Amino acid sequence: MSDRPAPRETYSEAIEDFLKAIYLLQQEHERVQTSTLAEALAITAPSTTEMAKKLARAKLVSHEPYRGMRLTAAGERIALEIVRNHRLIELFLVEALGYSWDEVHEEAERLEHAISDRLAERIAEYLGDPHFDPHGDPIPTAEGDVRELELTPLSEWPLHTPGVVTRLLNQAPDMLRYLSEKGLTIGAEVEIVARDPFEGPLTLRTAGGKQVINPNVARYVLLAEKDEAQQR
Amino acid sequence: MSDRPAPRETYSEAIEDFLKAIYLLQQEHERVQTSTLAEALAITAPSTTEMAKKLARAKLVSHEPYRGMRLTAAGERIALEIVRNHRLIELFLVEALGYSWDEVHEEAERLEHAISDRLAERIAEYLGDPHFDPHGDPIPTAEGDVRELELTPLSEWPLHTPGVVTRLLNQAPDMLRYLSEKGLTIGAEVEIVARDPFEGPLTLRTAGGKQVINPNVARYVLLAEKDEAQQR
DNA sequence: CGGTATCTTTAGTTTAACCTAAATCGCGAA
DNA sequence: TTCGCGATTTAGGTTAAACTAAAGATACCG
Ligand SMILES: [Mn+2]
Ligand SMILES: [Mn+2]
Ligand SMILES: [Mn+2]
Ligand SMILES: [Mn+2]
Repeated sequence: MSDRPAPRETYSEAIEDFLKAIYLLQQEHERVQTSTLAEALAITAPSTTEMAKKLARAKLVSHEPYRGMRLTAAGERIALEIVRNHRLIELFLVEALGYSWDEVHEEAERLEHAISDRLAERIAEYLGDPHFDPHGDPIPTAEGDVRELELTPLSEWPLHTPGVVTRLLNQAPDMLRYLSEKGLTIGAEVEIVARDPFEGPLTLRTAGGKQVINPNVARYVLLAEKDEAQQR
Repeated sequence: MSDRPAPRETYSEAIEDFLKAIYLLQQEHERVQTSTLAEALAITAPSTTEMAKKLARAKLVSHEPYRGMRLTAAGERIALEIVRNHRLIELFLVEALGYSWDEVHEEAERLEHAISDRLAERIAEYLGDPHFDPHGDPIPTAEGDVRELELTPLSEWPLHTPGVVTRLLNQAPDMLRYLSEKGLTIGAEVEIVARDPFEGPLTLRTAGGKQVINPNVARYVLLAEKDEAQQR
């Protein structure tokens, strides 16, 4: 009738989100600090320490008290599976169900824990084993391989040089909608026509015409050269 | 005066499964007993009593100690939403992702709690607002309306009278595979050619030829007359 | 080199959802 | 009409995941 299924994995949603958050923060910081992780998970520092100790006991994380933590190989394997699920779901919602790219994140945040390995593979198959999600984030393979591209933030892109928007690091819905309005969507071609001094605004040419944008925002927009962008 | 419905509370997976199980058992029993429900949920009777008391306090269930419980209108509304999600997901997995009907239940058991209202509606739209899931179970509308058809178990169907398989009450994967082998899938035409006495086997004619089947199993197979079955 | 601000951990609590063991209820049979 | 048995509830305990308050460590600055 409605007997609950045996959990596919032995790990709780809390643990999965914890490991995933460490994985994502490790892209930026060599060691992940308690406070950074607490902030990312919207929980308190003591809760974070407690979970870190528990996962260290389980050998999913290596935690050196007072100086942060890193995933072990076992922890990374789990994190990559959740990241894969998340990004596959985001793309599936866009491709199969007409979601727009600014609506998918929250839905994926829950579904990433609820789908079976089998469903993840069916979705991947449906999508033709994609390598990138709707925000340009790379989708790890089922075996846990990811290739992070070497991309350059729009804020540091050279003047008068056409580039292609390839990845967006800030995925808050209002940020994504704002970037859409400026013509900065994945695959869009863009060129910087002027850069003001003192952290001043950038002037861009996009398909939608001339745009002005703050370099703090441009930091989130990663570009590739036109020919590099082809081979995605 | 915009009377937008108050943002509905969100209930735990345990509560949602509890309400759903009561709903399903109410189809059979006027009042749902503690032990029946405990068995359906694979939890102990004390855990069941405790949850019943909690949901009675929340006015989702009316619980008369020692003599079972029923859903209130509020509880039924939630149960129907979960049942709708479950059945939409089952059908979606079959229609969009090539699952077979014996594989979908367990997946839906988790996903039913993880999808948003918006995703449920997108899935319904994708499927063309369907009224029945892959097992012939009716899918409640978003407003909470269900129409249960009046169907007859194969075990009680008259001899030499063609009928159409319309719903399957037992959805264990091995049962569903067994019924498939016997040619008893949704929409299949069937006729009883002999019925042995003393609860003996039924002899059937299906598209796959002559079949013999135990009446205990035939009880789960619900039939409609050929013309009734046309109107879905 | 010491003082202090900030970050981190420890200690102790809470809540949800389960459990086992024991007490209690209700109903049918004697 | 009472007895006893099965069903149900009560009592008390456990675990996971959060919290606040307080203690401890690190690092930076003068
Ligand atoms: Mn998540
Ligand atoms: Mn993404
Ligand atoms: Mn469920
Ligand atoms: Mn079903």
